[in-house]
Amino acid sequence: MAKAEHPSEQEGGAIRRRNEQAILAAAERVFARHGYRGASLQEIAEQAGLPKSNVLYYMGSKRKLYVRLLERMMERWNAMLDDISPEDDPAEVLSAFIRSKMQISRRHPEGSRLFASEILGGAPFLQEYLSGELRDWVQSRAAVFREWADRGLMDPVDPVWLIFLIWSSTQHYADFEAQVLGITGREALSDDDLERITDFLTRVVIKGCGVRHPDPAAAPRGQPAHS
Amino acid sequence: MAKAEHPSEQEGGAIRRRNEQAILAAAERVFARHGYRGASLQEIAEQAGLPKSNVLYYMGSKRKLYVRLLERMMERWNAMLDDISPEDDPAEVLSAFIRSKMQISRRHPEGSRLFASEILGGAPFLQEYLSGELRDWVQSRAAVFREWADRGLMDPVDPVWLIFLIWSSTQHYADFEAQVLGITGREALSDDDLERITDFLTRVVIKGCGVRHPDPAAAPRGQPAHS
DNA sequence: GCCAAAGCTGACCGAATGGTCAAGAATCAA
DNA sequence: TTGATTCTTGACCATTCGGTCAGCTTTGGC
Repeated sequence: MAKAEHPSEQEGGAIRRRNEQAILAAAERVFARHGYRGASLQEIAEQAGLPKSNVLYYMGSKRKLYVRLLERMMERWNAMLDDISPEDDPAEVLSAFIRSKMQISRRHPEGSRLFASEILGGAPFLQEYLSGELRDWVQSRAAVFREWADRGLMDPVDPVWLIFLIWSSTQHYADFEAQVLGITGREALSDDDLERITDFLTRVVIKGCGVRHPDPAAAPRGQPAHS
Repeated sequence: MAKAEHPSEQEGGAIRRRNEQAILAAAERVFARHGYRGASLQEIAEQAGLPKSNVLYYMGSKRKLYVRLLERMMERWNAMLDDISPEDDPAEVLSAFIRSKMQISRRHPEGSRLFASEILGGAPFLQEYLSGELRDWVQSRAAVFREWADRGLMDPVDPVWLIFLIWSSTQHYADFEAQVLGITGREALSDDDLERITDFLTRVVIKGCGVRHPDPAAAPRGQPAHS
């Protein structure tokens, strides 16, 4: 269905590229805030500094604009999905996993909220992706986690619930930003805060799943304390 | 602002009570799925089996209906906020906390999504609540957690981040239900699944925060394994 | 300088939006 | 039975929605 149309390439003149960028940025904000139905092209156009007709000229329709935003977010996400193998150090992989998910939430909070809104609404546009690509990705990581557990490198926790735990706890700081700020009384979270939260989540997950270092040949029962 | 209008009492005739219930249930579904702006009174009326005029007759306006739903959800939430004291067993408190949050998500998934949608949109109707009531609640629990840490009953983790971790990971199964089902390939999560997930989260949090039992006078370094 | 292509946009369309209202139907205490 | 209160609802309102289109200006290769 997506045919051969420039999915994210930089064809077209400089004018087109600039205007499309402005529209996409504005649309991401508006869709994230009000959902697909609640967002209006009028508001998107105003935030992009263009007449509504111009938005439709570049994007074709509200639906196409929305789908394009979702696809852009999925691409960002996929850029994070570097491969892992059972030979890797579980602690390092989990730590890197948490850190990179946290950075995506940090760098693209509107995109993160857009995605959340889509899922909240029952994922009408993403169902295929969820039960296809993403499912495969989860299953392959789950297999690695399971092998780690079999080798005694971590507790035999259900890998899928573990992945959901990491996803939810990291995405929380983008999706529920309003709640986090209201409760902490802050106006924004600093890079330092994010760093501390990342450390906290990493520590709890690794310790909570009983992750052990692979290097020592036999690790009978000693507790690693920390790091 | 809420004045003395029946916040949730059962005054009015049986007709009124029945119709209001139907409207509230339908509205919770529609608002949860499409957000405040995206929801239409027409759709709510259809799902409630009433003409649109009737919805407005009972609820006054879209805004009032929405606020009433939010308040109802906050009441359910508040019913969970039983007091805790530093004398309690940390493991028991955290376990009960996770379990009851999980049950609310389970029992009121639409309400949970409605709340999530409100926060996603910047919490325009709940900002006061977040930075008032809820903030106080969090701060008071955080103080208890901190005392536990001081007494060596758990690691010195930041209590606020810990609360957010529990909130996000439990609410995930209601808010991101579409994602969870798509990835697991299931049509619904069973009570058994929920029980297992609850156990998993409880174990990871308690172990991950190094929670120890208070009873033994001196608990130098023994690890509690489980339970 | 020419001219096709690309960019731009106000006017306009039917449909749907939240909300009002008046007039009738059902209910209920007396 | 009466009379007041509650309930019900279709017609209607101004506004906004996503989308179309014709006609204009600007751009850029030749």
